Amino acid sequence: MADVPPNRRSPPHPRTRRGKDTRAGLLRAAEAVIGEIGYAASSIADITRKAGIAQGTFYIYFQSKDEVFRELVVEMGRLTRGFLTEAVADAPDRLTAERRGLRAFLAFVAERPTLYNIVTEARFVAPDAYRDYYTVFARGYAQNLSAAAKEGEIRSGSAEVRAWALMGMAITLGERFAIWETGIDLDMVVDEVFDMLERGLRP
Amino acid sequence: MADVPPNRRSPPHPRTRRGKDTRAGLLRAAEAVIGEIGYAASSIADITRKAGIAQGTFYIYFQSKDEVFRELVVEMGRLTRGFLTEAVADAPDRLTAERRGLRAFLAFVAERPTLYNIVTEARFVAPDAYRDYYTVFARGYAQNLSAAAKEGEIRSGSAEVRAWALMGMAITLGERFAIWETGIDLDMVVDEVFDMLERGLRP
DNA sequence: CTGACTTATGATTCAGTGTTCATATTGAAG
DNA sequence: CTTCAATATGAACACTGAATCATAAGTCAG
Repeated sequence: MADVPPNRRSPPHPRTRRGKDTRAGLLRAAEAVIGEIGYAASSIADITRKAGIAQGTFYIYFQSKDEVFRELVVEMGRLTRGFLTEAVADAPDRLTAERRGLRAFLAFVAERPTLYNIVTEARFVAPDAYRDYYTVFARGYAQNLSAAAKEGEIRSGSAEVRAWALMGMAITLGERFAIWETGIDLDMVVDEVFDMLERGLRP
Repeated sequence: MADVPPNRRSPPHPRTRRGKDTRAGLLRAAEAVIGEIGYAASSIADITRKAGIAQGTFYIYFQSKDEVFRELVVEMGRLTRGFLTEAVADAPDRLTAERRGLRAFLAFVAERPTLYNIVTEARFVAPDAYRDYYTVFARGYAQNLSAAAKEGEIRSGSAEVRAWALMGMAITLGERFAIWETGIDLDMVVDEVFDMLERGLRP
């Protein structure tokens, strides 16, 4: 009988208070370390050292280095979406919502510069998680845009193309004006972008 | 006497035809392998196997894995810029140039999907080369935009913010509509984007 | 208190891989 | 031809770091 080597399962969730704390600490340490120096350069030893525990303990909570990373990517997605949803919640119309959303995203990035390192590296380490991250975003985005078009708040057009175009702008602007160079007047950046988006480039 | 361990130099360029061919083959193999599976996952053995030579030969032409990669990033930058400059050369005005530029970029990406893997991973492997890649791009872009504004071809505004915003759009649109999903009508994508860029989102 | 389960330890294993090196082959100048 | 620098080889080396495991310590319900 060939023994079917069963695909390993993720370790069960911690049952005690102590365990929950350790697991959470491990996640925070992983975010800090991987966000700082990148996935490839981060060793399990780095992460457990940061968390203040022994190396072996890591494997009580996560099956592999890959697994923490995936969880981190998913967490980043939830965090970002939550933050943006909140920031945009009571905007009177879509254009205002877009403006506030971009402004909030730049602020989010500025105060959490680890985000890009994690999400970007997911492209190689966990391609499916990477795609999910952006696809989930884009879906919500596109829904909002097409609802707004139906309401006549913006001109009609492909909500999907627009959503990805706008996301792309936000990502690159964040990297350039909130991470590479800090202390930039982000309101100015948002104003410039929306001048273009609202009125077009035409003279 | 402490012997100052002199920083290694890059191997000299090949002197014979044979050497030039081998080096070029190595670069092409590196592009193929790293572009396909990423820098971290690529071994020197993978690259030399692809190139059809022995492992040791690699080090006759490159000092390290890191070094080929850097050269690849620089090469990608030159290639992309050359392609775009060509595509945009005889556009009658800036808006047309922008449109043709985006269209050409999407086409370029579609037929050279290794580009993104290489450039994106440079963010971690060779951060300076990564920044250069985009900064050189953005500089040229911004110059064109501010010249056009001076000519009255577009409304005035921060050329730098616009340049990065437009670059960001192109990058993300390329990933979504030229890499993730192939066979998309790229002209349609460009039309949608330029409807927004020329006339704005307002109703 | 106690015993069973959960959590923690860190030395050890083990495979992968970047780089080196002694040796061999090639090819073109003289 | 000869000769020598350039080029090629692939086995061996050195090192890293993910994952394991036998053992110990802590925690908590009953």
